[in-house]
Amino acid sequence: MSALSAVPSLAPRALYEEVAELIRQRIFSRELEPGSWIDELQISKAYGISRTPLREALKVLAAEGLITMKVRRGAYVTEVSEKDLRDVYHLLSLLESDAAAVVAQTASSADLKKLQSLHADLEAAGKPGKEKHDKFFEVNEAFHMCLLELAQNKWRDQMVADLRKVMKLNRHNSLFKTGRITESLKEHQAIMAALNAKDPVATAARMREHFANGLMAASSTS
Amino acid sequence: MSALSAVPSLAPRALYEEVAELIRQRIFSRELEPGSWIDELQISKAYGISRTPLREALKVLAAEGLITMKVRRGAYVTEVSEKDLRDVYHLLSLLESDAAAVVAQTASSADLKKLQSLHADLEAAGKPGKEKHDKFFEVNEAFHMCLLELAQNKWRDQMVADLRKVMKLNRHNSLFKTGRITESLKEHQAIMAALNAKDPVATAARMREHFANGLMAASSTS
DNA sequence: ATTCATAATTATTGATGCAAAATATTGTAC
DNA sequence: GTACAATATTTTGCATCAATAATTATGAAT
Repeated sequence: MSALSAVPSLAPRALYEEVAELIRQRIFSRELEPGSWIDELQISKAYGISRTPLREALKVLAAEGLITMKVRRGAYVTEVSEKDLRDVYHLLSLLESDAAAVVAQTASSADLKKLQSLHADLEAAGKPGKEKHDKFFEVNEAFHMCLLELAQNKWRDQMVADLRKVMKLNRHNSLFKTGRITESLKEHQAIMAALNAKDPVATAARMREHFANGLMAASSTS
Repeated sequence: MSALSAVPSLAPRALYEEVAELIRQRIFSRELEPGSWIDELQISKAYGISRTPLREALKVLAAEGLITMKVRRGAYVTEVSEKDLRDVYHLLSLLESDAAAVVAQTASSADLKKLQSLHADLEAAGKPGKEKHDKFFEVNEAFHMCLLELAQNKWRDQMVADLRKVMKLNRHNSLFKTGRITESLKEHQAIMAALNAKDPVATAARMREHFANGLMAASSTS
């Protein structure tokens, strides 16, 4: 009776994890809008599951900041204010620039090649003409996450991943701004150059600029 | 039949929150040691509750990093390695020094007075002779959290709170080292001086030193 | 005697049911 | 017509129950 496609994965996740991921996607796709209440009964019926794993999934999403729980009231999709967005960008800038500095100091040539490869993918996805925003967005996140992992601090990885999820809640995504993709690519290029030069200070500075520009583009949207 | 004392609080928490807090305390007091598995049946019976709210509490604790969940295996108290401890200190240093710089720039005189008052309490609790480690620990955390809140970034507050919980998992607490309390007080004094001088760069530098010294003391333990 | 396979036990995961609380609705009084 | 109150409905929260997977124990075979 389960409506969830049985995934014979090698690393089988618990049902609550699957459900959390599904709801996450529905939130990112704005099918579930910020501020709207989560209907436990409706969702559990729609997925053909009971409320128990659903409620556990909601706890996970609440910890990530995607939803907010009110006692005896239920859960609603978190609303991200302008200040929240600035605050989140500030933290991402702080954490990722620090990670970038670490990578500039410690990365092997193989590591740098991996990043260079992702950067090439990003340039391909950002070629003018193709309006592949989704693809660009995806590769962009892969690049940032690869950099993070090379810095080898799993606690930071987790924090950045959570912050990026919150960032995705905001509908004013900076990459939707005209010309932002081209600018973003230039900034990534500068980051790569600083990384290849193994200059931690410059790398961190370029990363901070990247986030400052991203925030500007995001918050200047009507 | 509930063994939990009914707290007629003004902001009634859900049972799973209460349980999460109880388990948190049991983890911090090392009654539940890192690496040991959480026996759902035993704990639910001990608290006189069912396993449903307990399992929701475990999801919350897992999100905080205090416990780790294995599919179809259950949950165990997270084991913090030496590298984990270094990584967590690094992030705390990064986040709190940044927050301190913000406060140095924006704090009102009333804010500074509040911090000064907490600092005074800390000195009182750290007076040689009284072996009130617990009290010192408590006020120390209050000072750091107060500084955080003055920086007004709730996302950072949450992250720091979680990181500090993980830090508490480690049994080598730096404050237990002889002489560390005196040193810690000196460093706090330096932070306060930089804050009062409204010097963000110096404040951040003093805070970073504070964490560097704290890590040294923690990791040099046998 | 050791190893592999099978069965039994134990523990986690998911479903269902019930009680309590909050919101919505309806009715009455002013 | 509006405001307040009482009732009804919806929804959350917790407990109990069932199934499912993993580990351990037991036995047989080499």
